[in-house]
Amino acid sequence: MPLPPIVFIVDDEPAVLKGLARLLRAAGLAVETFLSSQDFLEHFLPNTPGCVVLDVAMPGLNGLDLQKALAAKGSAVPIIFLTGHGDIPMSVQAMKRGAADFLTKPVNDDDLLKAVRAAIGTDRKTRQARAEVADIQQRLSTLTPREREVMDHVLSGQLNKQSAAELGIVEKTIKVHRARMMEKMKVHSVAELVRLAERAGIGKK
Amino acid sequence: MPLPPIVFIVDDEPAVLKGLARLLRAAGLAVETFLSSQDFLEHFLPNTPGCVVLDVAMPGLNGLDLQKALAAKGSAVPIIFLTGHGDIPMSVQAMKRGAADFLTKPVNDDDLLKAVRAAIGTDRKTRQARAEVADIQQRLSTLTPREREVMDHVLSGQLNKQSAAELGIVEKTIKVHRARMMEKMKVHSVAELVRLAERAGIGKK
DNA sequence: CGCCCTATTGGCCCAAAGTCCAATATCCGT
DNA sequence: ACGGATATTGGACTTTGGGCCAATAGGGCG
Repeated sequence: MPLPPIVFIVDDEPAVLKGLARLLRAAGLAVETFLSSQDFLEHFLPNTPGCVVLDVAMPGLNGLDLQKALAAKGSAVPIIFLTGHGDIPMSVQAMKRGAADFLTKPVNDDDLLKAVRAAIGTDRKTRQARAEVADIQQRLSTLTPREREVMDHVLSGQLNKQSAAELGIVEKTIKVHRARMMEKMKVHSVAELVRLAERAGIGKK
Repeated sequence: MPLPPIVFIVDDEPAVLKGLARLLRAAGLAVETFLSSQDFLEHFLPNTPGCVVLDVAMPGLNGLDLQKALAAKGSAVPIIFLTGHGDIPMSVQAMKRGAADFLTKPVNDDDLLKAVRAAIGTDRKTRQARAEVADIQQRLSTLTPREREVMDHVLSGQLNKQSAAELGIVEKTIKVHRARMMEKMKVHSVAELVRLAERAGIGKK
């Protein structure tokens, strides 16, 4: 039902690129290929599920730079690095920045397939989690400022009476805002509300 | 106030071991040294804050094996690997398993110090988080089976009436258990209780 | 200027939760 | 068998929270 995942492959060597694409397509995966980081950045759709297979050494933006660029754009797409002449510090840096995997050329077909499938699975979960948060924030955005304030008081476990005192209004009004807030957030209990807030990172530093 | 962090160094080459120890001690860190994985495993105190600096290539248990062994024991101590002849797959595997860092010999003194300090910081945070969870579970363990059941119902947002029906007892009894549970958990609102439960991973599969 | 949204308050009533004091029954271990 | 922990229920009462209907007031907009 959701969009089919696509594997984006970036490698400046046409022969390697074609070979990788053929391998993955043979495994039933949708593939898009790019000969340069710039080319990829221009055509990459952040909303497409899937993963990226990236040669580390490329003219222009290299793989690590592209990883940074994607992170800067807020993309959490899993990245599998490939390298022919990489060294350990390079692989460690890539992994620290969240790379899904870091394989050496010539890459074992099976290793690559496993890594790609795992990355696609990771991406699916990440997207699902993000979608949930987006949904919660969508609901949050429908709250009036007052309702939002009241929500914070509820989340901190305060009684309506206390909230009323702090906001300088009567308890009755708190009840009205509170009821509307619960309605808009689509929750039926404080417990549910707290969990939503935690998931959406409300109250985090 | 807490225990001072200790850097545990494991390397089968006495000269390297002494050199590393000297470097770290000169930086004001407490150090303990071991010439083998076995020796380390026998003397390592999981409750001591700090980190581990580990040579990858060692006779007997190598660094990766020791990492697994520690993980199997439930230790989350950060591990910094050192290697003279390691390869990329090795470093990637170590990082995937949660290594704090993976440095190549000859190691740059400054790189190592930075890595060690970062690892100690990570460990401090991990320990604090674990201590909080342990504290919560300590309180949990004081609940009677019935109180624990009632807690689950409260966490799922059920009314006392509903819980009573499901447990086949009258609402009055639910109130008693609920009040005692809140008391023992040291929380004053459902919101607080839900957050405690989330932190302690209650309700997670 | 009317209309809608937001914020506010009021009253009335009911449901839900919490508090205090007291009592009974079971099971377990000394 | 006695004492303690656990589970259960009762009554009486207070505090909180929620639902429904209604009303006022200010701001923004066509």
